Amino acid sequence: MAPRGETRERVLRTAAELFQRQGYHGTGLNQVLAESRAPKGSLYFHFPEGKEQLASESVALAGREVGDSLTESVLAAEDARSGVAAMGEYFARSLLESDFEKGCPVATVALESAAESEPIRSACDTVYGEWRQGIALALRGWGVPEDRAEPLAATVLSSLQGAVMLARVQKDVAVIGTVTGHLGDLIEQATS
Amino acid sequence: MAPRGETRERVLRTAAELFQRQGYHGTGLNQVLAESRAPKGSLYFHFPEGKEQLASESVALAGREVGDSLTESVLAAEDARSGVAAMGEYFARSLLESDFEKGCPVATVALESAAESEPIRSACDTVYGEWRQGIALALRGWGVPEDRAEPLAATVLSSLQGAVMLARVQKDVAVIGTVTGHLGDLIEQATS
DNA sequence: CAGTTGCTAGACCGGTCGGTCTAGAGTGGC
DNA sequence: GCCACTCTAGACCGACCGGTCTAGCAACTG
Repeated sequence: MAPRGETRERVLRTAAELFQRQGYHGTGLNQVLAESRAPKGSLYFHFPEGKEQLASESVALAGREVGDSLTESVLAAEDARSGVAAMGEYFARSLLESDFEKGCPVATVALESAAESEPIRSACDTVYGEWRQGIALALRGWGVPEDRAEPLAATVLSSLQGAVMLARVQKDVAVIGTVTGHLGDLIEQATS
Repeated sequence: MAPRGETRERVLRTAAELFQRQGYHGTGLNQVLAESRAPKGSLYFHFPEGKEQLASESVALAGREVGDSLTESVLAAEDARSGVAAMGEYFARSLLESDFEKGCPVATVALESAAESEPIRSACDTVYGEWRQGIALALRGWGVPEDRAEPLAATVLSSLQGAVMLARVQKDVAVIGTVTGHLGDLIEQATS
């Protein structure tokens, strides 16, 4: 038998990947099970609340991992302009490497499920909140005044999310660079 | 019998509304048929390519109508700052009036279907292209230099789309105002 | 009035959906 | 050795999915 918790982890990672590519309703549990080579009984043992719980945890997991990568990119940047550029490049790389199938791991599920499932909406909301706080922290580090960091972080997150969505629809990552460039302008304007 | 084309129109409008609220895979044809009181035979007579065609045309229709409303809002504004604010308020009103069920009529379907259906992705891409051009036109009218209008329009569209998505997830439209405010700064910076 | 066309009407299809249930394999403590 | 517990395993369920098909009504054409 597989080690404790190994199956749960494998199912969760497979689900996160599939939800990111195909959305919530576009992903069937049978597909998740087939790709993670797990039987249905295991799924409902580890996720007794079913698909909703699986999606909530998948979003939380993906959010944490992408958040960590984003933080890493941002910490390596020495100023705001290169910092937001690095965030954009992270998503651009993800899009290009997956042939525009993998955009933001939260957005697709969020839009589909925000109205119909409170647990999923809440999980998405939490992830975005964490990202926004991380961005605000970085902005302060780059010299943005305390009282302007939070609103600016919200704008950076919104704009980046919109750009990733548009890039996916257009099958062209150029818009991400355009947007991060303008965000650089905006932050420098707030800093000086 | 109903007048020519009346059923087609009714089905299309119902579908557009449901796709906007629930997404592509979250909306069943039976639900569309029930709410528009049309039999299945009519659907496949008017939309022989099935659900994919229905979604493509729904996105195009909704895109045109929202685009017209947006243009109207923008034309009534006398400067860039109030123009982008009006665009944001349009979406904010839509969210509030629908209890955060109706966000952008394109975004949800776009993210779900961009990878799996080329006709739908293309329809979404077209709508976003039209909106971007409309925004660029308005920006030129507000004194943005010719060569900066197109990139700035892409940023305005991205940021607004991201803000509407975040507002829906957070069930709070405040972020839309924050973003449009920053967009106002950005455009004034480009104008002066 | 017969024939044709445009459209409605809904029964019906195989397949897949999310979810439940029972059986049993593996593993620890006693 | 034996029990208790954790987890795997997959058959099975009713509901619903998108899509097809045939029948027939209504209105125009000759």
